[in-house]
Amino acid sequence: MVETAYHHGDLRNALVKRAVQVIRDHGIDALSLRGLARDLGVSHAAPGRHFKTKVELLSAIAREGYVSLAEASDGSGVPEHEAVQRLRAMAKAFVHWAVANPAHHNAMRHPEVVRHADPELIQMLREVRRTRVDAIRAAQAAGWRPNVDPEVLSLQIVATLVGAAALLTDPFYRDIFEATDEEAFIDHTVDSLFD
Amino acid sequence: MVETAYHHGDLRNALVKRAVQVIRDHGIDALSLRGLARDLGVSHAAPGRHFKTKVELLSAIAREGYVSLAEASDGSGVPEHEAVQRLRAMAKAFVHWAVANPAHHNAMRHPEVVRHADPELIQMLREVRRTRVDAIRAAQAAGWRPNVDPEVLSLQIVATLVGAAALLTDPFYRDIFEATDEEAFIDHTVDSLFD
DNA sequence: CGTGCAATGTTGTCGCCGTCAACATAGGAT
DNA sequence: ATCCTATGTTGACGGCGACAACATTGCACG
Repeated sequence: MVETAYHHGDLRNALVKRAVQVIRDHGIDALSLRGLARDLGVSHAAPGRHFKTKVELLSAIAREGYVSLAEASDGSGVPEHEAVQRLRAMAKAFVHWAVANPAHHNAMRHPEVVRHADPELIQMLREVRRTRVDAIRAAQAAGWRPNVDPEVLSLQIVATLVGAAALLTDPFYRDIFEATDEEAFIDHTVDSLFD
Repeated sequence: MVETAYHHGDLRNALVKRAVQVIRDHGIDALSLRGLARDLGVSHAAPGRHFKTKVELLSAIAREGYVSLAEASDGSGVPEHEAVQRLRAMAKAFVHWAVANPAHHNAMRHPEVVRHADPELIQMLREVRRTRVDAIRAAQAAGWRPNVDPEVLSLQIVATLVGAAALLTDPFYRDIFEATDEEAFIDHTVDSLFD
């Protein structure tokens, strides 16, 4: 596959890469297929050869996101027998990952992506949830809040992490952090779940 | 002001009302000024007489939201001297309000609304934050976690509430609640901040 | 070594959208 | 009664997503 005047050569990857930049810098609503085409010097309909619709492009980014998140949450170097420490590390890793990959995180949660999710995407979502629930059950088995309904517990953890990520990335909350250390906030918020 | 064939009579309010329905039922991205005009039986440019841009309409909804939220958070019937109970009640009231008013909540956090926020909107946002921080400080004065940095504490509370609201309203998380009682989740999550 | 097909580009078109300009109407203030 | 302003209407422009028709390229296969 060689780049020529007529054929771009690697348009699909270039589209995804550029789209991630645009979402990160200007938000997901500012993304347009025609804009990407202009940025990459191809015709306005060229992206349609690789992504029939805009939501397909976003879904591709979401898939990247699930892979990336799974890598970032693979236990974080904490041995299996330290179940509580392991869960704590995974929780912090999630927040750090969301802060570092806002475009992927947004694509994964985009309403249209969710609505048109194909079986592969649904499978990746289930996998993430399963990993999380397994880690929670292990921590409970190791003595952490053993008497609380694990379903409610799982929801509480997710809520806390999602909220922390929102505060750190959403422009609406972003300026709260004027004078506060982000790392201290993450540590305190996650640790408060485990003490 | 009487309704005639030519003049609608109350178009501005009708636009806001219908927009809230559309956002609630189909999401903020599905909102279009031309669609609203069709729904209300006026010409495609009529909404422009009342809202120069789409973001102005969303800002009007956001203003409504701040008023509504302030009413819902006015202490929730708990006496002032019970500062911790008062803060707990306000926290639960926020989550309930967000669940009951998703369109307003979304409009308030919309990136473009935030970006073009006029002084009045910024003032309303500051007011909400001030009320919250006051309640937190009062609770700390009454003995609740007095040794934690109030800034970090405030962030943790907001994160938890924002995350809980996201789980309860965002379609991405919505199906987690298949078999779980929403009220039990809210109670447990908020209460865990105070025990 | 050709050749034909599938992949991947291009141009053109359609309809929806936000926004603006120009014009029409109604109703209240004077 | 008259005019002014608020609030409608129609028409236009450009950007967008999506599709159809056509062009080019390179690879598979005879």
